[in-house]
Amino acid sequence: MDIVRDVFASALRSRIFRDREKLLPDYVPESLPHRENEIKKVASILAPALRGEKPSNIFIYGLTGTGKTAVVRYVLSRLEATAREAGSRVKGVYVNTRYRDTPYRVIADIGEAVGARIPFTGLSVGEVFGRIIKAIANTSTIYIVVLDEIDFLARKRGGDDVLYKLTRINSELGTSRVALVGVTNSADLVESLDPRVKSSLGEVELVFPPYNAEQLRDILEARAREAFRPGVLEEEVIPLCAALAAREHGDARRALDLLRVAGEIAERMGASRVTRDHVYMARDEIERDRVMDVVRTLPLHSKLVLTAILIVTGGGTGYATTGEIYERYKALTLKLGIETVTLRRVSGILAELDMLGVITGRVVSRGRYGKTRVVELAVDPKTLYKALAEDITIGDLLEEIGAVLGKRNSV
DNA sequence: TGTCCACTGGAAGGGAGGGCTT
DNA sequence: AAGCCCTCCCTTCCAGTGGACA
Repeated sequence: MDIVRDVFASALRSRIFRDREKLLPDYVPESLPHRENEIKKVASILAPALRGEKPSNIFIYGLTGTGKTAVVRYVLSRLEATAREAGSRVKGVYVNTRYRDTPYRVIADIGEAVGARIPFTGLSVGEVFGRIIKAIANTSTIYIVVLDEIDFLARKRGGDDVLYKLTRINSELGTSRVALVGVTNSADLVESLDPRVKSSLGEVELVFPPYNAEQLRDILEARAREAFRPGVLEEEVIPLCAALAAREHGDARRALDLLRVAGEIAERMGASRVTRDHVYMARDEIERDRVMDVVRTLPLHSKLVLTAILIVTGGGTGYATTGEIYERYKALTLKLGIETVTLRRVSGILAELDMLGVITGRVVSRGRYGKTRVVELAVDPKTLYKALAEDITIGDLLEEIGAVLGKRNSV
C-alpha cells in the first residue's frame, strides 16, 4: 500500500514536468510559432461565418507535422469563442478520416458532433445523412466541418460519394450552412478526386510549407517552457529532438513526442534533469510501442505472414520474396491445422504491412524469374518476436526462430 | 526480339458477425 | 422477428508488367 502511495505522491510533485499535457499531440497551444501567415489566411477565409455567411470551402495541403491540424483547430476554437461573444451561431466539427476510416464512421462522427443520435453500425449512409440534415437544417448555424487526412476517406470505396454529398448538403438545408475544410498531406489525392468534389472543395487552396530545423527548435522551446520545470532540460536535448525528428520523420509532432517521452523516462528513472540519453531511449521506446500496438491488433493470418517473414529472413537479417513467404506461411497453417488464405490475399497482406511500416517491400522484376515483391523487416526483430509471441495460437511456432534471436543476442 | 515467369494490383462479390428499425 | 445495412476479411477472376533468357 505504501508503495502505491509513494508512486502517487511523487506523481503529485513531478520534478521534471510542470504540465505534461502541453506536449500531447492534441493540445492546441496558445501560439503557433512560424505559422502566423497560415493562421491569418485560414482565419480570414472563415471569418464570414461570424456574419452568418457561409465561408468558402478550403483545401489545405502540406506534409505531416507541418501544423495543418494545429492551425485549423486553433482557428476553429478562436472562431467559436468569438462567435459566442458576438452572439453569432458557429459550430466547428473536426473529424480525422484516418482514424475514422470508413465513409460511414466519418459521417456518423459528424452526425454525433451536431447532436444527431447515430448508432455505430446498422444504418445506411443515406439514413445518417438524413438525420444530420434533420438535426441541423433550421438551427440558423454556420457549421464548419474539418475533414483531416481526407485522402483516407477519398481512397475508400464510397468515399468519393460521401464527399460529393457533403459538398452538396447546403442545397437541402434551411437556415443553416455547412462549409468544408479538407486537409491532406498527399499530393496525388488532388488528381484522384471526383472533379466535382475537387472544384467545390478547392474554392480556396492553401499550401503549408514544412518547418526547417531552426523553426522546429523554436516550436519545441516554446512548448518546453510551458511543459517543463525551469532548467530541467539539458542544453542539447531540444536540438537533438529536432534533429532526430527531422531525420526520421521530419515533422513537428514527432519532435514533440520525443521530447515528452524523454521527459517521462527521466521521471521514471528518478533523474533530476532530462539528458540526451533519455532522448535516445525515448526514440527506441516510441518505436517499440508502435510495433507492439500495430502487431497486436493484426488479424491472425497477417500475424502468420509476419511469422513466416521472420523465419524466411533468418530472424530479420535477410530478404524474402512473396513466393518464399507464401510457402512458409502455408507450412505454418498446416502445423496449426487451420485454413490457408490465397496467394492474392498474402500479396495484399504484404502491401498492408508495408503501409503500416512493419516491413519494407520493393516490387522487383527478376526477368525470366518473374516479378515479385522483395521484403525486408523494417522493425526490430526482437520486438516483433515479442509482439507475435503474445498470440497464444502462434506462440509455439516461434520456438525455432526464438532460439536464433536468443543466440544472436548473446554473441 | 520476343517470350514468359511470378507475381502485382484492380474490381467485384460473398458471407460471417453485428446492430439498427419497425 | 423480419428486413436492412455496415464492417472486415477473404475469394475469384483477370489484365498487366520489367527484364533475363533463348
